[in-house]
Amino acid sequence: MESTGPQSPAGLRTTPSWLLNQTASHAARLISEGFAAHELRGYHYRLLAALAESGPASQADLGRRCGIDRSDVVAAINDLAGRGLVVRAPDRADRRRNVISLTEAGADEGRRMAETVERVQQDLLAPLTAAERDQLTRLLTRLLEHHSRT
Amino acid sequence: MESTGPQSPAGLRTTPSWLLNQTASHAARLISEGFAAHELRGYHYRLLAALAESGPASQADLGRRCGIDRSDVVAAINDLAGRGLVVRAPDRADRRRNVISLTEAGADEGRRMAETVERVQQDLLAPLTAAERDQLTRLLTRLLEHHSRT
DNA sequence: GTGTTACGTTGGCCTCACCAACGTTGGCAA
DNA sequence: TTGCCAACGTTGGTGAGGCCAACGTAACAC
Repeated sequence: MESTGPQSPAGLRTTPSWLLNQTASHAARLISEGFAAHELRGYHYRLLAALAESGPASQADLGRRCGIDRSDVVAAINDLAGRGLVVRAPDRADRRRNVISLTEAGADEGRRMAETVERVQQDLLAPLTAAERDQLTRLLTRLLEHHSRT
Repeated sequence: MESTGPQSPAGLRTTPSWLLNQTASHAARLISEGFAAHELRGYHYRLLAALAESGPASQADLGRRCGIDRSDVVAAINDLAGRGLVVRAPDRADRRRNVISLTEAGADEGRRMAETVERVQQDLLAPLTAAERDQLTRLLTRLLEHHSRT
């Protein structure tokens, strides 16, 4: 890793947006290393998780639920379908839509990826106590909430 | 914007690495919108800041100090030099190196960008009290420190 | 001197995120 | 019913940040 290895201009080292960026990119690295074992990426996981959680949906719906652009959903679903983790079927009630559903294999893979994600959280938060982890989670959640109802 | 607009699989909404990612990407959006007015990007700012802070340096050094790959430093310095914000001169003491120095205009632009960054922090942290901002900063710093001396 | 290391540079690749455009299909209103 | 607009899936392109491999040149250690 590295990357952040050295230091970065000292002025930035205490800038919240910078800290956020650095920790997030560290987290992203850990996640993506974890996902590499599954030969899948973030988009795939988000889609599998959404399907596991709320059941079959159209691509547009999935995109909205996961915050992924329609066009990117197409590619990710192509990958997942190509590996048999997901099935794409025309919606007979509305022929504009495809209904995407999890297969058994897809549900399994989703669970395995969730475990990977769990492990990464432990790694990432290792230096913090449970109370501190909570605190961090709460602070971030508040930031997010504030900025999403803008 | 957007993007996170809707919700994302509920399971992820409480996952720290996800929260980190979302807040960081929100912050990055604000920053990059701010930088757009300067017609520069993150890499440029980091380089200007490093130069302002520690004086002239070789490209390799800058790269190490900013956590930017050598090859990406080349391009960013090209941009900065093309706009007269920075000067690239051969190092007569070591002919492998180029010495990069800030110009007056570069130092000015750096200061203006720093102000932009300041404003963005206020925006970003608006919902938090001063104590909470501190707390967040401390938590993130600890995470970063822990993971960087791995 | 000879081999190793550092430097700048070119060119490529990946992920995530967006946007524009197109043809198709549904729904709604005139 | 027709005509229009909105939504859907798809293609293709863009941009930012971050990496890696390779090359020629220059410095350095042995």
